[in-house]
Amino acid sequence: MNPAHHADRLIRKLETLAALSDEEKEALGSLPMSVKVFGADQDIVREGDCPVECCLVLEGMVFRYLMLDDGRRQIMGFYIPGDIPDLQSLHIKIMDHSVGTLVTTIVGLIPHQSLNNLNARYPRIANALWRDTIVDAAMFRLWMVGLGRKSAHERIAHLFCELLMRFKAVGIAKDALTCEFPMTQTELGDALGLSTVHVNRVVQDLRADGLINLRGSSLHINDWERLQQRAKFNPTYLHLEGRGAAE
Amino acid sequence: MNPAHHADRLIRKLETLAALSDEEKEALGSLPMSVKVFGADQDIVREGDCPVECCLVLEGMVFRYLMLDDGRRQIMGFYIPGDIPDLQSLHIKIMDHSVGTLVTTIVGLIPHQSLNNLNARYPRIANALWRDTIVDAAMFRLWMVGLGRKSAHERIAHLFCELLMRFKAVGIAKDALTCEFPMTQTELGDALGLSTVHVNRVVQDLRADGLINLRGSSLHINDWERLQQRAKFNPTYLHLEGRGAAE
DNA sequence: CGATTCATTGAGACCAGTCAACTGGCGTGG
DNA sequence: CCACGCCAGTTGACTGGTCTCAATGAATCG
Repeated sequence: MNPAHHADRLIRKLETLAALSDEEKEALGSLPMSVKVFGADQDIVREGDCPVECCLVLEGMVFRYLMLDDGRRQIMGFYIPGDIPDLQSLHIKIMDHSVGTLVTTIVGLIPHQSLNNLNARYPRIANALWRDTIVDAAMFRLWMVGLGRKSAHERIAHLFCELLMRFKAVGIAKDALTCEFPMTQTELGDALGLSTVHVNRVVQDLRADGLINLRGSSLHINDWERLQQRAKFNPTYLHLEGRGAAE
Repeated sequence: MNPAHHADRLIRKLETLAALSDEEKEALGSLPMSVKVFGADQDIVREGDCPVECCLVLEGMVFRYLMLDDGRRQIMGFYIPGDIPDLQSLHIKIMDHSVGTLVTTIVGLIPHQSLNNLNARYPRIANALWRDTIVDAAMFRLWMVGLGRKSAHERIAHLFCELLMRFKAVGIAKDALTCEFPMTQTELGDALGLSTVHVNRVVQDLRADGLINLRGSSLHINDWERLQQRAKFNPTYLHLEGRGAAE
């Protein structure tokens, strides 16, 4: 990937959150960024760390998670190119959870200081980033609704819907109904509060009903309407405001 | 309550998030605020609303929640005096969930415009508020861990721990081991993804084990150490940084 | 080709849900 | 002042969705 394109990922993402002037885009483009490649299943930051830079996902996919003492794991969100999963570290020194990779992932590390300078100079960018943390929180809340009150079928279908829409919003879905899905059923289970075995059975149900096609690390949705109904999916919470929304 | 004290609630809360200068406190103190009283079980804002003011809780207790079509409800967080449960509406126009009262509650309504002016003039206040939304998100994530990976006993014990610490942080716990707890077992269940019946049985267990004393709307913790262990409670995520921490 | 990882399948157990009934306190109105 | 209704809490019996344990395929890789 061409270095000039690194910031494009970020600009594209922030444009789903707020309008940006040319000057602001230029400022984003000149952010210092050191590019780093992580293999699959590696931690980018760990619980207890006190990072001095934020990590922008350029290629690949990462997730935030927390381990309990006895080995139980809860995955709290998946992040795709354009996302900054540890943006919060700008304001909270100590990490209360870890960020790990699903697959080989390229990230751009941006010093906190550079981001703080940018925020001081361009309040609208600061607001867009604040907005990002708010949309992030909205995703957590919806995820909570799934974990607390939805069936396994609804939860899994919902995650499929959410990820496709987010890929489309930043323009990196394979097509209108297809996107990357590079995670194992164990990871799916840890994200949705289910056992691997049960995830397997439910995914088979969804396949048998002709709703999805999940082969390797690619997700294709055969019947968006019915999948959305099955998931009780309502995309309001993504706050995309028409930019990149499906349908 | 004396009007002069209204802003004190907010100042006290923001001081758990960042240090404030006298000038900043004064600016907070002169925020316009219209005081309003809501009865129990009333909605302050509803899903779909586009509020033009934020609501600061002065007395009482509120919660954020979402209803599914079939009547299932998920409560996504409880808010106590000093909290601004709909702070996000400053940056996201449409509410993707509702905010309701548990008991009679007094709130101060602050126009978005006043908050935006304040943020523009005092970047440190803006940062403190941003920080608040981040800590809020951290609570959601921990709640997710509970919903996805913890047993009913752990979840309920965890909520008891969290609420006591938050009450203590803003100085309105009754004493070091006692605080308000004005919610029914049905509400507890909707928050923790459990049925009312099961909440009842678990609360009885915790009582029988001598860990807590839950009478009427008052929670007293008999054995903080053991309750914390039972909950696997780790207060890092509240990011109180020593201010108001228990022990 | 052995090793490893992921997906799949079956059998049985259990945590938590559902349904239904009953208690007790509290406020209201006759 | 008592009868009544209502709501939160409690209890029992039964159900069921999901988990655990364990074994087997299938695919990938050095």
